[in-house]
Amino acid sequence: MPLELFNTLSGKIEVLAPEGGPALRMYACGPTVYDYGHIGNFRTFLHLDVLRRFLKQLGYPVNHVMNITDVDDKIIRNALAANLSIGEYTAKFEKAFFEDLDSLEIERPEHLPRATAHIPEMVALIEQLAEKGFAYQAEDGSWYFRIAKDPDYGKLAKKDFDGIEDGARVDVDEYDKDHARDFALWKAVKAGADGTEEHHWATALGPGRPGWHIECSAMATGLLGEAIDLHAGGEDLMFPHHENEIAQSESASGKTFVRHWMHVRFLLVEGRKMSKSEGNFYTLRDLLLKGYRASAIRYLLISVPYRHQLNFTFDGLKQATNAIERLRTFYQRLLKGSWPEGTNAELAEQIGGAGAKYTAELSNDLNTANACAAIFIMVTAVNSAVEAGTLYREQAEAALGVLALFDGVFAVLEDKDAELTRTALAWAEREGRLNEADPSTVATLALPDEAIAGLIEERAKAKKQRNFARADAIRNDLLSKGILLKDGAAGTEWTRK
RNA sequence: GCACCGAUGGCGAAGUGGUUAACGCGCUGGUCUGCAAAACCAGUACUCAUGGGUUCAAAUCCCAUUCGGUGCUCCA
Repeated sequence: MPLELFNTLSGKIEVLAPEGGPALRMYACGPTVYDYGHIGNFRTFLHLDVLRRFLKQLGYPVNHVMNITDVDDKIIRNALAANLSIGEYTAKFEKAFFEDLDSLEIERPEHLPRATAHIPEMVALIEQLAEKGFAYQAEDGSWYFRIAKDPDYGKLAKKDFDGIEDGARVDVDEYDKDHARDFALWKAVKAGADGTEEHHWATALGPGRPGWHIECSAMATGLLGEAIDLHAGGEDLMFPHHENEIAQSESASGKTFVRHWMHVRFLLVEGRKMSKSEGNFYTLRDLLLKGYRASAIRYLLISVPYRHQLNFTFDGLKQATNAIERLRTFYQRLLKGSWPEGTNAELAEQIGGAGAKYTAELSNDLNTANACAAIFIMVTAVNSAVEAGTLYREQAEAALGVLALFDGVFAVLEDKDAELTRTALAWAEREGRLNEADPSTVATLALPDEAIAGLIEERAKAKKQRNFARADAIRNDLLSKGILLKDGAAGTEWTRK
């Protein structure tokens, strides 16, 4: 079954398939490592993770490039203020970014190029553009892209730049910025107020640093070639960033740069745009310290399809936690139970249908919401069969197979949450930010597993002696510390609430 | 201001012309249990922001209004 994905460029849903090789070549705009990543950033990266995991499930190898922007105005400014080199400054946040990817079970792209490691390619690309008349140097030494020379400019953002077209017929001076919309390819070095020069590279273009857009064009073509299958990013990047990438890359190569463009929509927080001034700005680490689980964050951000705006709320996070609990309980039940031989034809059909629906829904423009629905329908059907005593080994295995398919993309069934939260707490301690942590989360995690096991054993003895008062006291005490007990046929199990 | 996107139950959300409007969470009652938890069963929007219109038929198409978001400037 082919994957059909909305293409921003054509405005239509189209089949996404690799061309000119077995692997799908995709490029995604990565983070600018000047601070910790926020949940809005991760919504985009999570949906790209869904895409790449699903592509692999469909049998397409993926060659995925995600750039690390490790030089820009903010980085230069912040590094200067912290009295660090830009490399020293960005190393910390780059490391944090990778840790966050791991926490959210986001697979590493095949290539993670740093902008600062590809300056020569950027310079070469600008020189190529200059040769063809698309780039020019302004009086201050900066290089700009001449939009007036590119009749296709605006095709992605669906913008009509009439005024710019007119400008093309006007004679322009080579050394002034021709038009207000012309964007920087290379920014000439500037001296600060105190006379010190900011970070720069000495190149054939003159001393300076690359513009943001050229970075992606150079690294995408350098690693994937001049014509790639898919390019993705947040919706805000559509214009001007992606439009400019197209302009640069296609003007230089004369080829179609990208066949398929994917844009992930923004999330709102409590119904409002997330922003520092609104006070609703959250990094992944903020949420982990508040006691929310990494798995719930992943699930919540993924479960709403990428082309819809998602309203992120703390209530929603709690709901996601509970939904995952249901799935995990079900998963463990299938895994640990022993099921008799036999066949339940109706159930077998339901399970097969769920698997097919799951794949069909993701194939339909990555409809993650409906893919989840298919799984939950199966969960209910199988649980019903368990209650009725009509679940057999064959169907249990089939259901586990469908779950494995689901988890290959959603990746929430294995419970690593307590460990991840512990890691976040350790980080907060090192950073002197432990005061931001939720006290009850700290208390729950402070209780070692062995202590819990001991109390459960004591409770089991009490129960055997029909001393229910003592047994219930232990259970309530653990509950108040966030530990939930479940008595089952095979003994007592526990989970952190 | 201009352009584009969206508004579905208590909450999140699927659904873009035609059965009883998915699914998850929550809530209510029941089954099970020493009691719980889990699980199951039943119930939980006669209705899809508001007002018009098109159609045999609209949550789905058109127009207007209100609200939210995005782009036009750094932004996932």
